Amino acid sequence: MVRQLDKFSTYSSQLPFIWVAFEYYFLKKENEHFFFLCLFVGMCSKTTSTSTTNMDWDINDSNIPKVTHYDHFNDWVDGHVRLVYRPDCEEARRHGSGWAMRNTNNHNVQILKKSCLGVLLCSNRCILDTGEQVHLRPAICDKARKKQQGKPCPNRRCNGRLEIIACRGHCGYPVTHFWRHTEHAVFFQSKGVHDHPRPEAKSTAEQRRLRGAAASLGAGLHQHSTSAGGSGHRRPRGLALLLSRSQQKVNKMVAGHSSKRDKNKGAAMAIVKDEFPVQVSPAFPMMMTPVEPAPMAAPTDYNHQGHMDEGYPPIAAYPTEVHDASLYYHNHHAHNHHQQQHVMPDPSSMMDSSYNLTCDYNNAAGYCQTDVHQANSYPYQHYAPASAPSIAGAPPCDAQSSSGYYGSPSDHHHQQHHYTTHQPMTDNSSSVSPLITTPYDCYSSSHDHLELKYQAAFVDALESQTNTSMETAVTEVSATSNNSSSTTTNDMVVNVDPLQINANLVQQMPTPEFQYEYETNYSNNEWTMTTSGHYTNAANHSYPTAAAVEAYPTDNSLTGCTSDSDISVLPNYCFAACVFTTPPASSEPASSGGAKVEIGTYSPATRHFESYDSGHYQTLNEEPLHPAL
DNA sequence: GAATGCGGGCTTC
DNA sequence: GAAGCCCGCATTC
Ligand SMILES: [Zn+2]
Ligand SMILES: [Zn+2]
Repeated sequence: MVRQLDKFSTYSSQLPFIWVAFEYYFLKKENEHFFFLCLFVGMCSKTTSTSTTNMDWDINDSNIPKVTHYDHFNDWVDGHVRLVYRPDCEEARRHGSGWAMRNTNNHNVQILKKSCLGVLLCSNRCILDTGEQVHLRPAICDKARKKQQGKPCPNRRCNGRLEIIACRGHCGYPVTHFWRHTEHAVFFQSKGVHDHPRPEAKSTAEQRRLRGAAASLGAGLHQHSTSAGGSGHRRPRGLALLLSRSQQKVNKMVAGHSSKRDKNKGAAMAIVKDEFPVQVSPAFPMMMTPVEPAPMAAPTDYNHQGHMDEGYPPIAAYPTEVHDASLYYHNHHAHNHHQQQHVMPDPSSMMDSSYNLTCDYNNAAGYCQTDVHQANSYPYQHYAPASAPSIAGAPPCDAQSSSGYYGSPSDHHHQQHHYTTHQPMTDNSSSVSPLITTPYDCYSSSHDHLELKYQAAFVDALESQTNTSMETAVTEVSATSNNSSSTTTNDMVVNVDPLQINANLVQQMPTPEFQYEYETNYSNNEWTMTTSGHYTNAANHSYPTAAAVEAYPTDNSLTGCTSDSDISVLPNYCFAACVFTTPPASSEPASSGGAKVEIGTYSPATRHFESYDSGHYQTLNEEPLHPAL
């Protein structure tokens, strides 16, 4: 069966353009535009694309194709990805990865297999005022890793303990990486989608370790790691030693194919590790110029995340039509998300959504057959949780559509704590760094995405209502809302509320005239909501009270999470509800006649937050960490 | 001490 | 048999 992706091969050479465009945002605004991160992960180009069709390889293939095009090295591969690196790519030769990957014996000397160790997080999930989170790198060494667990959080103001968050991104097992060396290339294949935050960079961990050693040994330890990535240099092995070792391998290998274990072993040189300075750096330079997307869908490819470093003309040579690959999303109503992708148009033209661009991808890459969303009853069409193939593959999600791709694994069990403990904290460790997140899926794990679901609900609602009807309804409300507390008014508000959320919440939202609008800013890919209406009675600008919040359903009927999820509705549910309201602090009409509520950013000036702790609610003056981050 | 790779052996499916 | 995992060993820094 020919993969449907192949039919898009003619586009693949154009995809790097998209990739670069959104990489920029990822680097610049990873904290506030988590949608871009999703996009970053999702965008990919077929490594060996162009016109070649013999690149449909698998790491286990007996005959792996000879390639002429190579990928740039990617430290943070995530998803079901296949990459081909140059044989002289040092990072590839070192089998490097930003993820903490440990060697795993797969009884195949030709293919080096590694599995992810997850990440070390603070048990309190403490957050710095900078929005940073502790995310240590698990030691590769088992012994060292065990020692890490239970250690005090490096945050001086936190009494938490470090705990390992195991990776279960591949059918419940850790994500695996495979490396295979050939004469002309280094083949890499990743299986699974990390379901945890990124650990700190390898170089950072190494530096910290060295500092710790220096501290324990006194001031005399010389740190020689001053390379760009901060990593220490590792002495390259001598060629003679390499050859000697390799020859030993060859000698050990099969020679006679006598044993069962050796039957798959060839006489070729086994994987030989060559050691060079670690270099952990962004995949792309910061000066990359962002590119405005254009409203036309482009295909995508699940196979690769990198972009070609050969065979493509300069960025400026690409037509703009391809830039709108931004609007992919999963339609989990329909199919196994491993096998189907859809394109979602710009929100402003969603009425004619034709989500029929499917990207079939068989399971050659190792997708989990059992990892299927169980949310067929989920009402929000435009909410599409990120999942394994979606991340690996491409459903670029951006702020325009905000179609459900989450910025990170957010543990709402800890969200309360995030809020209640939100306070300036002093970093006493380099391990505290911006939390690099990965898309997340509440369906495959136990997390909810209330906010995105509300956004999706909003968009869905817009599809089901014409602007005219909405305006009409609002007008009617305005005309009859002399007494904003009247039952009629509230009912009208509920009726025109595209979210159709719990009436207890809706009735207490800012004003009866509250109106939803949204706009897409193509210059920065921000998706924003605009509200308009009258703001004459401050008393009406209240947010849901604790009582109202508590009246909220305690099941997952509105989260979209399956009933068997162990996640319950967030106690401070108001957070999600607030997404679509104008907070009191900024409810004054904007110059354009409406108060702007930004969805993609989380400014305290435009948001209202409440914390919940031990049964008490309190309004926060500070911007809490977004639950997605 | 830790990172990294190799590989024997065990278990599960 | 494939895959996951544990463990010990060796090498290197
Ligand atoms: Zn902590
Ligand atoms: Zn992982």
